[in-house]
Amino acid sequence: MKLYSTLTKQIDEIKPLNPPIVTVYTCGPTVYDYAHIGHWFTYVRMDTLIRALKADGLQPKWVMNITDVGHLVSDADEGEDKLEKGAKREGKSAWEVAEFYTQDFIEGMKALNMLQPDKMVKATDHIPDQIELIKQLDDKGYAYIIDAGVYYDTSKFSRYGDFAGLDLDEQQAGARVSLNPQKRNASDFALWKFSPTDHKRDMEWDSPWGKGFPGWHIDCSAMSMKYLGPTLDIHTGGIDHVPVHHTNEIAQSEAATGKPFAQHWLHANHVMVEGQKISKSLSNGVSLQATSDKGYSAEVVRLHVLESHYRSQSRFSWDSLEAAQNRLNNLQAFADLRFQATASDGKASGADFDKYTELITNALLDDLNTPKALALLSGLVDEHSVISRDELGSFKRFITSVDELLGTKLGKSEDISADQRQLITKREAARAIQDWQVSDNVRDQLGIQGVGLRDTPGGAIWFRQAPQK
RNA sequence: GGCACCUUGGCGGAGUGGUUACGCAGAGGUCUGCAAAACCUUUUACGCCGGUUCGAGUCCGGUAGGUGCCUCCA
Repeated sequence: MKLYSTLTKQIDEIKPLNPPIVTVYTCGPTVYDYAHIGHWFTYVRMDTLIRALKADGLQPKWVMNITDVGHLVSDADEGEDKLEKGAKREGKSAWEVAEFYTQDFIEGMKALNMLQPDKMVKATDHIPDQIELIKQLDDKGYAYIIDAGVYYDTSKFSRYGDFAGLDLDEQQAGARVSLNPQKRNASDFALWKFSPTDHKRDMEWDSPWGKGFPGWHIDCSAMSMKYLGPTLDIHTGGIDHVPVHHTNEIAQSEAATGKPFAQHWLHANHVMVEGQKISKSLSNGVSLQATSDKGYSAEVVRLHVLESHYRSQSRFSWDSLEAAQNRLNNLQAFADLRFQATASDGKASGADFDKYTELITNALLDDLNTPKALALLSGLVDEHSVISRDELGSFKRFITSVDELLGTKLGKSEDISADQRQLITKREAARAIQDWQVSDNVRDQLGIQGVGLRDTPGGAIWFRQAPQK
């Protein structure tokens, strides 16, 4: 399959080191607060990547981290640890905060029908691995110690700015942050931070350099290489990680191993909410709870994510979510045709469903073109409103494939009840004798139950809709 | 100040040189017992100005506006 790589800045063919295994590492959430719509956009896209890799015949080995320590509110010199801050806010320990939001995140993943990573790894479970990696860097002369902790000397890693296309001198001229005067270079970052002297942290560990906690970047390097080897096939994350987090991961990992850290880098672009960047100060980070409260299922959210391309800066709005809801209703009505195939001698759709499975797969294999995949699907729905018994097998197979490829749940819907089916039969009989009163009553009755009808030459076809009044 | 990106019809959103993306919404019509569904139609949609080309939304230059990053961030 082909994917755009941040590393090469072009669309490359994915070539795993050990096919059919393909190793994928995703920078997961920092669990100090509820995930918002922007996070979910990104993770649904990573999930789509895994699905596409599978469709390509590969066997993804997917590791996602949970950052539960060391991620600082401000820059690496000042600022609190996000977990410790969250703990203070909620009157809990940092450990409790991490556990709570980790569970909440996992529930969100399930709601969005995301595949579970083969491993979800926590930074706090891998402190020795991180210390070991820092030791290696120290031995090779990449580290230095100042009052704040152990730091990485980015000037020792000559290609430091290459990945993100950073010109460090130019950037420093416009930097808005006052630098720690002890740091050798503005871009240097913490490998290990020393615990503060004025209060005790919830999370701290002993190390060869002193009591403290790991820097934010070292956990991803240590854990990804531990589980997936020194060179990953695909490393993914949000686009914001390019200039700092991933740049630092590369610097640490490659300095330690002398090998390329990841063959391929995939970054999901950000989402704007009602035209604005998602930020704490605007409080516009819509949660899954918020979408649910407004009556939109996670399935709708997921479909809305797929409507835009992962590399474009997409937009979230309630209007577009409503549009996604309507689109999903139509897709579901199409999938529900599997409960009402027409007689074999009747009309058939004549669609080549296997061909469409292939077309949709190909769209995903072409740099995860989910909008195109949905356009293909909608085109098919638009052209075919009847399924014959002869086609039922290939149709069901198609719906199953779509669900696997896109993470939809079209094939999970249930048939209408026997009572409802009987009502439809009753109405057909009434219509046959032109008893419009009974016919309309039955239609209203079904409408109240959320079942709509459309009359075709071959009889009535039902579809689910919002319950009518 | 530096780097990168974007600008498509009412709202979203694809599309890198040559017939309708697609979705949602609105209007009119056909059909229908009435509806629904379907179908047809709906202002030449591609920020603006130049250029290249037989031909550009799609390449080049300029210009206006917007966004992201350079601070933690999916």
